[in-house]
Amino acid sequence: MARYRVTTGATELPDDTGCSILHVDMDAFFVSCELRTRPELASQPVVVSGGGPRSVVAAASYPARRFGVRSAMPFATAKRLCPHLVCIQPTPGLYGEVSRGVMGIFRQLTPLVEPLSLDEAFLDVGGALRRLGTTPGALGARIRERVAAEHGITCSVGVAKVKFVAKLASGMAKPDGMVIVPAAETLEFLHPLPVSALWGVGKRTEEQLRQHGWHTIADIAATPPARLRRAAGRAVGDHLWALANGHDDRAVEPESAEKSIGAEHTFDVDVFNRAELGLELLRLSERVGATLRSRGLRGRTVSIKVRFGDFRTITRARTVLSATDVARDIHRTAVELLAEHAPTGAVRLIGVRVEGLDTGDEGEQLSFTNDEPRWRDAEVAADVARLKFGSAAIRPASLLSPREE
DNA sequence: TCTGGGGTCCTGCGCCCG
DNA sequence: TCTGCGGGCGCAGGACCC
Repeated sequence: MARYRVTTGATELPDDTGCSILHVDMDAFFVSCELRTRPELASQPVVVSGGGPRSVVAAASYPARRFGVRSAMPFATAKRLCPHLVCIQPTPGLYGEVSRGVMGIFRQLTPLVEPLSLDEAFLDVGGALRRLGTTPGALGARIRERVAAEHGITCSVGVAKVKFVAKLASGMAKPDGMVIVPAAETLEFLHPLPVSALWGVGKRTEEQLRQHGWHTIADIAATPPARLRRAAGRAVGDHLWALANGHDDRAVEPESAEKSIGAEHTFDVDVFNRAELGLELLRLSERVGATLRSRGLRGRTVSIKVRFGDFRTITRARTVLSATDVARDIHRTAVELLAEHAPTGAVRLIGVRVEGLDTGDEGEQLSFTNDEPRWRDAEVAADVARLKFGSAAIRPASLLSPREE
């Protein structure tokens, strides 16, 4: 794989003709953002994590990774692997702000930018090359320079003919590098890789594929699609076969409508008290409602998620007559679902989600019942107050601590 | 490893309707 | 009137992604 890697300042790049897809991925994003103001920690093992008894690692610096620390690992495990690990609490708002700046650089180069998360995006630079008088590889190098110069963080870039290969390439480029996969060498690049490298193959599917004797992408590519369908299901089978043969016709989509908005919370200690769960549902419904309103969205289906002490997880959903963005309505449905479906016992996590979203452009929504007070007006007024005076300015009385009351 | 929080997508099932 | 069938929808659960 080393031959695809482009070293900084290299004058001769691999053949990038027809490689119009770039995948850009920030290196250890949350940690990198934090280290901008704490450069003295640059060579230390650092993680960003809530640090609570049930927290996991949100991001790990490369020095931390040398101790086996990985993101999504329980913080307690990380600390065991690396006792002198430095833990930084997440800074609200910081990562979104850096992300917007970085995405802004991408959009100056091409309008075809598809963010996948705060720290990565696909770019289709096919149309921009002539206008900018450059090549995909040179553009990738320019992006890396600008992100570092303007935002003080490093990123890795994958350049390829299709999305999924570009994404694999950026993963191999990490940290702080670039990998170009010439279009003509796509299969040569893919086939030695393990099946787990395929987009959509996690632990379970990998195990399933291995049981059939399929270990590498070459094995998948050589298997008749009908056999893959029988083994992995129709959609997944077709998807894997296409990827393994280098086919990925998904375009870079700049606009993608959100499908659901949710919030969830894991308790430090399991909760048995139903009233306390109801209160948490109110807190979460407030957050979901505020997010919906801030994005001009409403949803028709309210679902709750309950994870019990033994990690068994259930979800229960209800579709209501008219779409809502009102926390009070969301909360009412969530509480009903909890009462009707969740057995008593230790609860570890509880969550609320609203699905079936639309923009609510069809005019004033119908209230659940016509004689309801104008809760939506009240919540919108509270949004404005929070914007002005901070998030603690207005909360339902039931969410105040006894001292505040 | 004792497992967060934000999401998306797929599958399978039951129900309703024509 | 009964039965079979297929499509659409709602729902639950699971796998996966970052």
